[in-house]
This record gives sequence, structure tokens and C-alpha cells, in this order.
Amino acid sequence: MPRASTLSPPGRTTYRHGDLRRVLLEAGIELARGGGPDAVVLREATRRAGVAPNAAYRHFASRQALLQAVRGAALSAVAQAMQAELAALPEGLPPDVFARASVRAVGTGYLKFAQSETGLFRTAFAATGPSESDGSKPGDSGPHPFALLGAALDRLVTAGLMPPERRPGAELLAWSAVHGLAMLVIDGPLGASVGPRMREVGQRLLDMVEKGL
Amino acid sequence: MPRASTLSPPGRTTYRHGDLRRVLLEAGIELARGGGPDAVVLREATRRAGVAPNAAYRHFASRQALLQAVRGAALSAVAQAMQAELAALPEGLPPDVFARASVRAVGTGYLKFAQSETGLFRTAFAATGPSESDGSKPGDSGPHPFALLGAALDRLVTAGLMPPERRPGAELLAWSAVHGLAMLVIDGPLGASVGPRMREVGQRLLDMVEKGL
DNA sequence: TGTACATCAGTGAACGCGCGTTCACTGATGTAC
DNA sequence: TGTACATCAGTGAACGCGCGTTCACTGATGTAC
Repeated sequence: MPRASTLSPPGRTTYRHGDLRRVLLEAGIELARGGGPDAVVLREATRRAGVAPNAAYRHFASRQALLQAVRGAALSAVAQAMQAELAALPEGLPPDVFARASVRAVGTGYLKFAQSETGLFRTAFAATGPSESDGSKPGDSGPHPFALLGAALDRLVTAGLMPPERRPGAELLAWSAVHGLAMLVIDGPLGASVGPRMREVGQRLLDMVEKGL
Repeated sequence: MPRASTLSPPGRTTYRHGDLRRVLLEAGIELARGGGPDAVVLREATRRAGVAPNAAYRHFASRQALLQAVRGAALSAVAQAMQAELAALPEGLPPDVFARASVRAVGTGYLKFAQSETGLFRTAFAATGPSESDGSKPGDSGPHPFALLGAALDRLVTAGLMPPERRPGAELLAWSAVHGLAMLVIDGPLGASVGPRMREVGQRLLDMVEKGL
């Protein structure tokens, strides 16, 4: 139990924060949630953490590094939404029905997340900047959304619902369809008109993908 | 009859610029071409036009207004790319073959533009901001990309290749697929791996859409 | 056990930057008389 | 025809803003002796 220090910054009982990295990251996530990647502002994150602006540099090399960490968290959140949808499937389905359903579940989770967590979604998939090719995030938490989709498509092949020669690259095609709908509804002028009918439109889109693959 | 010097071509050193609105717009387009919507910076546009920063306010109410104008131009450019692809189709095709080909052409034009004019593409379809619902651009030049796609799909129905009951909303589904692929290649981590094979992947995607619709 | 000390997560102040936008102005232009 | 004048597209200077980042520092902490 640390004693109450004499000259602590307001709202804090210890001179050392103790968990600043996590707090900054969570503040960054909150900012991204509200306003997308551009809203991840280093100074604002430190403000919310109740800390001097430059304190962030003990934990992140730059604003860009913080943003990358936030992006990683956003990506995990997308994957989590997809997995939640998968987990909601009834048990004991025959393999072929389950395979179909899991592809739909993965897509549905993606679309739901895009609509309910727009800021995080945009952060997860926004352009990284001029020069990409970050070999970043080694031991990241959880699977990438792309991998979840791939696993669902594998089930489709195993169940004999998809010719194996069609399998390579199929996740890119399926992902494109779902991602495009999400982006158009989020960013484009279609948000107002399509948004409310998102569930229905999403299902039609997944029909198209299923048939088309 | 005004004297000839009134219609000052570029390079004229008059006090009045004469054509500043157009020059600013073109500077804005150039900026968007290079760096997307965020690169459309009012001061930089005036700098390129060789004019004081506030001179822009004679022609655009705000930076946002300039950006909207640039967005309109970018949208037109997308449509133009699509039309170019349509125009390249051989003449005298049977209606059903032409219908299929024109849907593909529209998609191909879209994808080509996304890849060759990334900055403009991103500008055309980027989020407008927090509060959308601009009833903007009344007498815009040229058709909207969305309309070109719709016309191609209509041809599909007329040619009997698509059941009419499937037609409503079909452009959104088709657009989603193509748009998603474009965005993933442009923004996502897939640019490097998919970019070179874009033509092939694009064709596979269009196969999927055709079959799935 | 007490004490000295190295460590390093924080502070406080400042930097330079570029932005959008506002203000009061200037001076070339077209037009009315 | 010449001249006065209103118009309004430009200028020049300045504003406040918030950002990312750097610098020299301070002081709580854990540990070695």
C-alpha cells in the first residue's frame, strides 16, 4: 500500500502511474471509437490519462506507434465480433449446414461490427500511411478476421459445398463483398438509405457470395 | 467587344487572376490525386495558384466547400473511367453478350481507376465528415458511377439474363463487391500481394458477382 | 536492520509548424453619364 | 468622346489553435550492501 504522496498530480495517488501504457492505449481506443483513426491524438490520450503530454513517450515511440497499437486492438475487436456470431450458431448442425452457416455468421459479425463500432472499424482498416509494409505486431492477441473467414471457407470445402480448386483466394473475394458494403454504408451517401435495411441487404449480399463462389 | 487581354490565359500577370476558381479547383484535384482527401489543403491550393491564402474565400466558402468541389470532380473522373471501358467494347455484339460485357466493363473501369488514381478514388468515396446528408452538387457534370452500373444491370434484365425481381438493389450488391476489393487493395495489407494480380482477381470477383446476382 | 544509490517513469516548459479563417485595405475593371 | 464611380477580386497582416516532439529536470521506487 503506497502512502499518499505529497506532490502528486491531481487525481492520482502515486507519482508513478503504474499502468500508463494500458491507460493510454485504452484512451486511444476510445478516441478511435468516437472518430476513427484521425481522432487518435497523442495529446488527447495523455490528457485523458491525466498525465503530461510527453509522458506518452515512455511507452510509445511516437503517435504512429500508439495508432498501430490501437489498430491492433480494433482488429481484435472485429475478430471478436465475428467469433461471437459463430458462437451463437446452434450446436449439432450437420456439417454442410454448419459450414454454410458459419460463412454467413462470419460475414454477419463483420457487418454488425462495422455498423455498431464504425470508428473502430475504420481504424482497423484505414490506410496506414504513405509507406506501408510494417512488419508489425508479432505476438498479437487473437486471430485476424481474415483467418476466421478462411477457416469458414475451409469448412465449405470439407463439406463438399465448394470445389477445392475454387478455394485459393476465395477469402479475398468474399471479404471484398462484405467489406465493400460496410464501407459504402459507413462512408458513402448510402448510409442513410441503406443503414436501416442493413440486415436484409447484408443477407442478400451473402446470398450472392454463396452462390457466386 | 472586350479587348483580348481580358481572357487572360495561364501565365498572365494581371492583378485580377481571372480564372482563380478553376485554378484552385485544379490545384485541389492535384493535391487529392497525390494524397487523398486530407491532402486537399486550402493554403496549399492558393500557394500553387500563386495567390494569397484568403483569396480562396472569394470562390469557396470554406475548405470544406473546396473539398466538396474536388470530390465532385473525382466522382466524375471515376465515371469517365467506367465509360471509357464501356466505349472500348466491340460494336455489334448480340444484346445478351453486350449486356454481360458492359457489366464487366463498368466494374473493370472502376477497379482500374482505383488502382491508377488511388488518391482521387479515395477522395471520391471518403467519409464526408461527422454530419453528412449534404444535398450537394445539383447540376453536376456527368453521370454518377452508380448510375452507370445501374444502366448496365438494366441491360442484363432486358437481355433476359437477370430475373427482374432480382434487379432492385442489385447495383448496391455489385458495387459492394467491386468497391470492397478496391479498398482492400488500396488501404489494407493486401496491396502488395494482390496489387500485381489485380486484373486476374478482379475478373474472378466479377465472375462471382455475375453468378451470384 | 538501516542506508546509499541507481533507475527510470513521470514533470514542466518550450519549440516550430501549418492550418483555417478574419480584418481592413487596394486597385483594376466595366459601365453610366 | 472622356471621366467619375461603384464593384469586387485580390492583398497583407494577423489571430488562435492544437498538434507532435524535444529538453533538462525530479523524485518514488527497488535493491545491494
